[in-house]
Amino acid sequence: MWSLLVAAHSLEDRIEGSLGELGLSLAKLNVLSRMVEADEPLTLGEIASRLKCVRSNVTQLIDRLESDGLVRREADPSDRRSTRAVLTPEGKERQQRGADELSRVNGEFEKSLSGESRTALVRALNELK
Amino acid sequence: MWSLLVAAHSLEDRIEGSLGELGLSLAKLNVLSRMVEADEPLTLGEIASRLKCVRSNVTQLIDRLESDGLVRREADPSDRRSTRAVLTPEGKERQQRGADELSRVNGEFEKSLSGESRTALVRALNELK
DNA sequence: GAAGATTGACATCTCAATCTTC
DNA sequence: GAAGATTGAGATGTCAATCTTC
Repeated sequence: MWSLLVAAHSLEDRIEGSLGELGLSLAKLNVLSRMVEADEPLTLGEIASRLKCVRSNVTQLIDRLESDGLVRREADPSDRRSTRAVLTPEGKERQQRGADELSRVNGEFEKSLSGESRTALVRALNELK
Repeated sequence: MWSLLVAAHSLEDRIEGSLGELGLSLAKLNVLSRMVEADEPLTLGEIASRLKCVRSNVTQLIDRLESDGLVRREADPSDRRSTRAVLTPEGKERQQRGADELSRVNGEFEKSLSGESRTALVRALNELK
């Protein structure tokens, strides 16, 4: 149990460190990536449900992404209760660089495991539901 | 990589959920456990180095543990710059219950893995340094 | 009344700046 | 000046309460 928690934390530190150099965090990148995947402006509620987190969290993340100039808020014409988040050109580009960086880190991660350990790890983690 | 992060987060949720019912968190329990292990009042700096975290974090944790009545701050007679944290009787008892709960969760965790997966998991996680 | 978003308050963590004491 | 602790600010999360719109 402890091995698992320690390994995950050190992995997260590596990820946050790499993304930090791009002016991103995993939380911010996740928002941007869900938006790129959707390929259309999402409401904040839709983003929250895709991130499996709470609405107020998304409100704050979008606040910061907007300050960063990566995202813009737009009123939804069809439902005046809703706000849609729109990627700026810089937001698209930053997401791309973040995703590239993430897959680089993922590659390093897998390289640090022997092939056998890799399959054993996946199998074991899946047993944990 | 993602399997590892997801598994660790869901494990943490289970731990925090169990400890939450005792009025504890993993962060608070870790402080209490380091204090029990030391078996003497530690300075906040000593606690920080044992938790491998930053001093200001410990200051805030001790603030909350003190509000909870689990810990008391005492002046260090030999060095007036230092503050030592002292467990209250309730703090000792709460730590015991938290540690018991944690080992119960750990037991469940290991039960949910086959013996082979368990050794494979440990081996794989150790390969990650 | 319910749904979407925000706000305020709190927990956890970090860093930088500050204050006291060595 | 350096070491111990605190404070202030910011990031990431949660929850409860509120406001607007449906």
